Amino acid sequence: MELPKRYNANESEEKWLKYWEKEKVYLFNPDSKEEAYSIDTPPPTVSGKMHLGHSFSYSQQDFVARFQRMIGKNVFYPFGTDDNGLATERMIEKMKNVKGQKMERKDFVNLCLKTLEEIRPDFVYDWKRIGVSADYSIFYTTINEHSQRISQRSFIDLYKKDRIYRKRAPFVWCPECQTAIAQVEMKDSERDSRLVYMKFDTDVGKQITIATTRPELLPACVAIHIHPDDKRFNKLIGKKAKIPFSDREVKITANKDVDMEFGSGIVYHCTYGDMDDVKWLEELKIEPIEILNKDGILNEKAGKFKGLHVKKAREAVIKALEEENRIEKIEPIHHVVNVHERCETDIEILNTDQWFIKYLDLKADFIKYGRKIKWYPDHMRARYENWIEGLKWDWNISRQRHFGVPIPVWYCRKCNEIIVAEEKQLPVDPLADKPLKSCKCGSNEFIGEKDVLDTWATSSLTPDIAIELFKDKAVYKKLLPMDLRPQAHDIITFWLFNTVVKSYFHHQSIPWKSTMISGWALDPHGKKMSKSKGNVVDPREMIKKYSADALRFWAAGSRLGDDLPFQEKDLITGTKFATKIWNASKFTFMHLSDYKSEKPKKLEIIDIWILSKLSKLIKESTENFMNYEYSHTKLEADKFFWHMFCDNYLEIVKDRVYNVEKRGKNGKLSGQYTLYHTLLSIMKLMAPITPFITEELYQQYFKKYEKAKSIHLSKWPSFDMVDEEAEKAGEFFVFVLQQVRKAKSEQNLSLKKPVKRILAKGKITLEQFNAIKDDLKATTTAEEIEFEQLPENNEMDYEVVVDL
RNA sequence: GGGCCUAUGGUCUAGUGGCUAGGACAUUACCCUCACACGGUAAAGAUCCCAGGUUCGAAUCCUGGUGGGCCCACCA
Repeated sequence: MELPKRYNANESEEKWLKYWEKEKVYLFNPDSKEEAYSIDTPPPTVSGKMHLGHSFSYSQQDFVARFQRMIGKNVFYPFGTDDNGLATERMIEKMKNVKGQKMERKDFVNLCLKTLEEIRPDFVYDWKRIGVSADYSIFYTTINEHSQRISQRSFIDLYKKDRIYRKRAPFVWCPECQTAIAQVEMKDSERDSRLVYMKFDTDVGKQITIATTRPELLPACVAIHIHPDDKRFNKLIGKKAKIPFSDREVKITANKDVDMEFGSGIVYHCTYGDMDDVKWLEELKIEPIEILNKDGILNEKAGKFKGLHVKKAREAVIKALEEENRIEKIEPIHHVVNVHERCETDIEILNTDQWFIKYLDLKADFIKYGRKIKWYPDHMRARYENWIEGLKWDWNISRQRHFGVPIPVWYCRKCNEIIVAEEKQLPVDPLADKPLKSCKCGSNEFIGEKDVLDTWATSSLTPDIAIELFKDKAVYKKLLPMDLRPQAHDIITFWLFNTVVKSYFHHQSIPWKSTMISGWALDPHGKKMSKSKGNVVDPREMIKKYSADALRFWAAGSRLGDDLPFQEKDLITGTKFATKIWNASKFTFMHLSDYKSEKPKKLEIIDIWILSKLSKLIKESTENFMNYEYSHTKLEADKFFWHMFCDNYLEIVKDRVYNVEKRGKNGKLSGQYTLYHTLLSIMKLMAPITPFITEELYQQYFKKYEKAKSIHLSKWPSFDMVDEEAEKAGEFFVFVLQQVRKAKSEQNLSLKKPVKRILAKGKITLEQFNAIKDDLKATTTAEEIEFEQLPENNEMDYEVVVDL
């Protein structure tokens, strides 16, 4: 058989994608007797297309999935899409040019669901295209009925366990999206702003100056803080200050949190400028003065500034202060403010009704659970613990949005009692459905809860969501805890942590035995890729240009957990690998055309040499893969293939396979046996990394002899033929060969040019030398080779003289 | 400010106590050698971030510093 001259990656990759799908190569078998290996696949968010970071970390988890499959595990590798929440709402609003707030919830939700159906196949295809070997028939979306049912059931369970409560509390609020957001949904944004020095009157007559970037919160001022050690002002502690444009007086209090260096050294305490203000209110038991509405407009408590939006109010307050001569100065300031990451709007802190999961009392347990999980790499656990130790707030799970899993409760119209949905009626939409029973007070009139659940409240249940698709099967009970959670390091603090929390409450168990944490793909200068910086790379273009294998080959180049700067030229390495293995296979298959899988009576020593090296490589690669160190496997297998196999072994074996009449049948057969097993083993070692080219070559030749219908269902290689003596002979061989090549290169001669005479000295026996002599003569194109055995105590291992 | 990680030829990296510090990309020279010129052979290129320390011996371990990354906190 002969391979085409060139490998067409695009054509080939598309072909095998179809084949894998048609042949159900990655199908999980729930009835299998084999040990299962379950993966809690991260569901990517449909609101954004696959970016390079995705292809990086999903490739890395796929290496592991493919390896586990090849060592015989029944791999449970589901695929889901995360498509509820604010991000999706914004995408749909943009796509369809609508405003969710202005529509009936039902209509907007239906529009979202319908649109998602349209875009989902294309979206998922990107993951298939990079070769993610998930079983796409084990599919969920975080908004489908199945997920909603599980998410609402989780809510009910926690409610019954007294872990959920509803409370009016100050919380981070986005006035643009008009919803509470979590701390993790905020990001920093740099702003040029003004630091306004305002003069307040005090009851001791003299004025004090307060510096602020938020003068518009003046009507919400509830106290003035001074550091007790601040000699300039501490005499004023206990006195009162008058709020301009009002009759109110506030206390001047001592507060050690005040930074004496900042501004004037005096802080005005508002409702609520930041989380410190919230803390101080609680500590000092001061009543808040809430001047902001949910849309960021000042209300009647703001007095004459009522009806203005914060930005306008800021100008108005400054102007009014100027008119009363209350501005000492205004300094430009460049500072960092918190904005909502989705819309870049400055966040506010508002007092609203929210649902919380109470868990601050369980920090120690969560840390304990974290230590039961095996972390790869281990140091990532520190981030998890660091986060837990710093937790200050319970988990706010309610969002004032439309498109999410509804919070399954109603309020009795008469007695205000909270009625929670029953499990058998899930999923439920309290705005459309009714409770199954009447209220204790006898009333049958209810108000449905409008809020929906935070998207993390659902995605923290991915193990349950995936596994419950097999609820009726015997395997169901064996899948928890799952074997692996693969994900990137940026979401340890929420997705990973939240999943542990849910598993703790619902199963009293860790969700998975291990977690592998991927790093990030960075831009060529080691910076984070982001749309705003304009340094994002589209993986689809890279695949088109270089192939998915090349992208994966690159992704395998970083150690697990390490970030990797992306340089387009690095993808060339992967395409070169494909070309090389294509050509090496072409040669090998050509010489295996008359090979019938028989084993020779006696293997040539050089063949034993490479098979011994191969045995060691396989052993190491297996161990590395067991520890999720795929990058070592890739590195070592690639090096072995290129340098050991191609540069040296193929050159050595040529004489025997080309010239049977001269070298004898056994010599050829020994070579064929070695070629077959070495190349097949290399293919298999690389199959998890570059699944397409290895499948192509497996199908072209090896499939005829190996039983598996795909290389990805074939057995992981095993070879146990370590022979140190043969390795010594092989190393001697390679050294002589290198010396001859060097000599020719220095004389600018072709490698084909015959060599008159070689004198080779080494620490091998004459018998060993004689066993490699014919191969050595042919490979070096020497007319004559003399050998001299060096004593063991000789300083040099080898000495070679080449006469050209 | 706190936590974690990281620093190796121009670039990306391998290497956790002893090797002439390995490889890839890029560079230079030569070679159309019967799998491959999308190739081969060879060459050049690294005071292993800096300063101390431990050790017979440090790229590797410890301390401090500097640079980079991520997460968290702060940002009146």
